[in-house]
Amino acid sequence: MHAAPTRYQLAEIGSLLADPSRAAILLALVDGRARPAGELARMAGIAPSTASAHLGRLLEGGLLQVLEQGRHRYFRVASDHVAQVLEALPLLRVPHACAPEPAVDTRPLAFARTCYRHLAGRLGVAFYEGLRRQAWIELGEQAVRLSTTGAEALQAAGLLPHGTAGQVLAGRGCLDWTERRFHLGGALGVAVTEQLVRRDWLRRHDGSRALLLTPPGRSGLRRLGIVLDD
Amino acid sequence: MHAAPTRYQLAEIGSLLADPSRAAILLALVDGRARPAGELARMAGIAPSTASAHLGRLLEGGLLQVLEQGRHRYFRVASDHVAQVLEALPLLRVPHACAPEPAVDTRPLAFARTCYRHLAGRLGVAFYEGLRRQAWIELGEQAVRLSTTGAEALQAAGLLPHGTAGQVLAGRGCLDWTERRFHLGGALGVAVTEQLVRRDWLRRHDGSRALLLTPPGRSGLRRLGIVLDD
DNA sequence: GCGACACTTCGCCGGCCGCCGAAACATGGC
DNA sequence: GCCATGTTTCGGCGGCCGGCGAAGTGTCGC
Repeated sequence: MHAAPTRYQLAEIGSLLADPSRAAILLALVDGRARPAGELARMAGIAPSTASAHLGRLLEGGLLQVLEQGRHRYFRVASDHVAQVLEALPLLRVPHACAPEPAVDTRPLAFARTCYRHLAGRLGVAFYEGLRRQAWIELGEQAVRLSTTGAEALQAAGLLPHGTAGQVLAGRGCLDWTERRFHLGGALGVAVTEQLVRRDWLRRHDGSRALLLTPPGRSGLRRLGIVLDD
Repeated sequence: MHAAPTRYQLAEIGSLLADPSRAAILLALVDGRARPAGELARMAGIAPSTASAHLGRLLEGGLLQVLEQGRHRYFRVASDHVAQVLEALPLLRVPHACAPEPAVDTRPLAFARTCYRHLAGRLGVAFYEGLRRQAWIELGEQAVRLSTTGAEALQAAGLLPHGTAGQVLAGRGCLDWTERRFHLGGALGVAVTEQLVRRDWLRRHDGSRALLLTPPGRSGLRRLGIVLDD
C-alpha cells in the first residue's frame, strides 16, 4: 500500500528536480528516448563528470533507468508516470487562469510531435477525435480503452503491434499544451504511435520531437476517417 | 498558451519542494484548510521567522494563497492542482510495481477522510460507486459530470450547495491510496463533501483528516442507494 | 494609548551542494 | 599490448540557503 507521503519523501523528489542541470537532463529525456551520458552532458551544458554525478542521483532516486551497452550507458526516464508529471509540474505556477493567447505557431512542432512517446500536436488531437467520433475508444475515469470495433479497425489498418490482438491496451487522455485539447496517451498511445512510425506513415525528424506526415500516412489516416483541417 | 517547460521553471518548482520544512508545510495544507503562519511553524518544527521565509517563497512561487485577517495570515494551497500533484509525486519513486499488500488498516482514516477537501477512503469509494451505478455521473476524458437525473437526486437530498442548481459542477476521478479505486474529487467532490459535513451526515474529527459517519448520515446514504459493506 | 500578540525583516553563521579538472577505470578497435 | 573513447571517482573551491535570535511593523483588546 502507499503510505501517506512524508516531508522527507517529498523533499527528496523536490531536490532531484531542484537543479537546472538535472532538470535539463530530465527534459532532454521526456521524449522517451534513451541517451548516453556524454550526450546528456552536452545538452545540459556541463562537464561529463558533473553530469555523471547528476545521473547517479537521478538513478538512485528512481526517476531514471539505465541500459548498459559496452562502454556506453544509455539513460531514459523510468516510467511514463515520470514524463507525465514532468510535463504537468510547471502548470502548477499558472494558477488556472492561463489566458488563451492565439500563440505563435511553431510550425512542425505544433502540427505533429511526440509527447513522451506518443503522438501529440494538431495531428494527435485529430487522431484522437477521429477515434472518438467513430466510437473506437471508450472513456473511463482517467483511462481510455479501445472498443471492440475500434480494436478491429486499428488491427485491420496495421496500427496495433503484433501479439496484442487479445490484450486490453489502456490509454489516457493527455492534454496538449499547444492545442488545449486531448490526444491519446498512455500505453495505447505509445503502441499506436510506434506502429505509425514503423509503417512510415510518420517519420521522425532527427534531433527534434517533430514528426513528418508522409503521403501514404496522409491517405492512410484519411481512410481511417481522421480529418485534418489543413 | 503554455510554453514547453524550461529547465529553470522545473528547477524552481523543484526548489520549492526540496526543503523538508517547506514540504512539511505543504503536507500540512493538503487537506485544503487554511492555517495561520504560527501554527504552520509549530507543525513544521521551526521558528516563526524561518516559517515566514518559507511561506514567502511558497507564496511567491504560486503554490500557496494567503488570506489576511487582522493580525493573522491564513495560508492555503493555491489550487486543487497543487494538492493533487503533491499526493502524486512520491509515487514516482515506486516504479509501478507497487505490490498489492493487504495493508494495515489504519481504521478511521481508511474508512472516511478528506483528500484535499473531498471525501476519500472506503466511504468515498462507495459514494462514487453508488453515483456511477445509478448513472448519476458521466465520465469524460479526465473529468466527471453530474447527469440530469444525478443533479436532481443530489439536489433533492440536499447535497448540492444553494445556488448551484443550474451550474455544471465538474469533478474528477481521484485515485485512492488506501483503496486503489476511484472516488469523487474536483470541485464537485468538494461541494458535495462540504454539504455532507454541513448537514451533519459526516463530522470532522478534529486534528485529523478522518471523518465520522453519523447515524443520520448512514441512513441518508442508504436512501441514496449507497452501499457500505461493513 | 499601552501592552500583548502575530508576523516579518535583518544579520549572521554553518553546512550542503554543484562546479570543474585531473586522474582512474572500463571498453573497443587496431 | 596500446591508444582512443566513454564514463566515473576524487579533491578542492565557491556560492547558495536554511537555521536562529533580535529587532521592527502592524493589529487587537483593555
